[in-house]
Amino acid sequence: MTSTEQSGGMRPTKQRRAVVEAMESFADFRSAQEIHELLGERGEPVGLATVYRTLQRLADAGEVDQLRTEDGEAIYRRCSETHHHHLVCRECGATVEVEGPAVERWTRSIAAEHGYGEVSHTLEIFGTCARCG
Amino acid sequence: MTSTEQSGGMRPTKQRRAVVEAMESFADFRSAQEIHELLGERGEPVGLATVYRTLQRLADAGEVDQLRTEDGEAIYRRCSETHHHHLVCRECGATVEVEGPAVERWTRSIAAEHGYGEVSHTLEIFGTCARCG
DNA sequence: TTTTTTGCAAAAGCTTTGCAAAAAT
DNA sequence: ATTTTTGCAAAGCTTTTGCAAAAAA
Repeated sequence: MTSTEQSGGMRPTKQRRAVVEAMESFADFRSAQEIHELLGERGEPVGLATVYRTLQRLADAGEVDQLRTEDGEAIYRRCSETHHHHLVCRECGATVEVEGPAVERWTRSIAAEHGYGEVSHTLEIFGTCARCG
Repeated sequence: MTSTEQSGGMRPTKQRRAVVEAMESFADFRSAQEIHELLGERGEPVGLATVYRTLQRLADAGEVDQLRTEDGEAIYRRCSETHHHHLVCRECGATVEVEGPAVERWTRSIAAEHGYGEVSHTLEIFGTCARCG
């Protein structure tokens, strides 16, 4: 199992490989448009619509994390192996991954308490990092 | 201090009052367009642009909570007094407010651990409520 | 050959902005 | 008289979609 492997019914096209490889070339969150631009600079241009379609499928397949910025733009990042949350610097965007087993447990019990099932959650922490603060 | 009071340099216009009052007529999150429509039905039509501008200012002033749906749409709700989180039904949108002092403490300590200051966070829990599940 | 994917351009949807008229100070 | 706010229509943006050509199975 290589890291560029894809799941399900996706045909391994040049474009899809390019997007997946691009996703592995950075560790923070990028917008679809930024990724599209990056691909162009790399000399592997992929149509913007294709970038959107590919990222959406990768997100559905759980192969990339998808977030929304405060102004509603979708941003994507390759997944790490375990479920975790993000500590993001408001100024420079520096991201730290944090795990929170306690939070996982808490959300599940709160949900159960109110009769909710199939629980998922999103938790993002914002702050000013040491360099920017 | 009445509940329709406004802060800072906002002039108390008919439209602004209408938006603030509309916000107090429901307890869940609504989009700007829904609020605009609601105002029309109430017989107090307010221009869509004005609704957007007003909601933005109220959000900046901390008088309403602003969230993003999964597809990037901004939704608004009047603030309750205390900081809390939301347990939202994926199917019908039913919302329960939950408090989590433990979470507050945890996020602050995680952030401090990484040298981040001025911490804020967002936590939303999604699930299927008893009626929909 | 049949099915999926691409790329382009057009459309969609939410949100913002320019500007002159109206309202508040 | 000044300054802010409104409403409309016109952009602006990100994202989605239709469709014919290209690629994969």
